Amino acid sequence: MGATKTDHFTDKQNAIATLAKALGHPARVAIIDYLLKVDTCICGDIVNELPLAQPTVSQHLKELKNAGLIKGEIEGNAICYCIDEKIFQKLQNYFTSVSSKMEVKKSNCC
Amino acid sequence: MGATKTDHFTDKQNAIATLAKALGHPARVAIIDYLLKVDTCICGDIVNELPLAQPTVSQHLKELKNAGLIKGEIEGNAICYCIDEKIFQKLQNYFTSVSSKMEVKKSNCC
DNA sequence: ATTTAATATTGCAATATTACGATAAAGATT
DNA sequence: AATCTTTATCGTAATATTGCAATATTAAAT
Repeated sequence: MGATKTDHFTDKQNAIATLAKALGHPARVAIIDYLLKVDTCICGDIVNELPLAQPTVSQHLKELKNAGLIKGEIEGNAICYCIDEKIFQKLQNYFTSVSSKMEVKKSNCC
Repeated sequence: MGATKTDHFTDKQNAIATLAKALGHPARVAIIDYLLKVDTCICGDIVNELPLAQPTVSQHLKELKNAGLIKGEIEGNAICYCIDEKIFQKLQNYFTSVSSKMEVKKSNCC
């Protein structure tokens, strides 16, 4: 098939998977890195920062935006892309939760 | 094309992307959920917990293992799968780092 | 030694992703 | 208005992922 069976999983599982999937490409991780590095979020030069053609970068930005990891607003001729803090906190919470659950069950595990 | 251009990104970016990608499917998130829930890590019944056929589950387990998110050991007739705490901590650190960097640059952003 | 039980592998079809050239769209500049 | 600059979209080729039936593997149980 090739289509993910999202129906059979919980909303939470699907939500985490969607966010993780969006970060599942080095170019998209690199975009986040860059957005964290630059002072402002006017980011007209992301294309120059990546070893990919402009349409490819645009596509990756779109995916990050669809997943909610970044926000984008048209600013005259350029576009202002910024990280959406809240969504990253969601992921942080998830991994913190996993780690603390691991801490609890440490003794039972191999 | 279709092949990710890993060569042009940093090791760290590729590492995060690989881990995120491994969690980029609800079935694999569900597997992690289940491993966290059960007391021991003898997990011969993962297949019954998921709405997917046995070969599909096996494949997802393999991917989680390849990414390093879980460890698997043959235990007689069954297999003992467990979460690899260290790797999850790596992800936790990443997201904590992103969040704290966001905290710093809050004022400059849109 | 057979059978049973649990997991892995193979092979394949359906679909998704990645990448980019060509082109479009839209505001800025001249 | 014509041009430039920046970003998005379309179309398409190459590759990857998802899912499962069929089969293999391996060890325990009979």
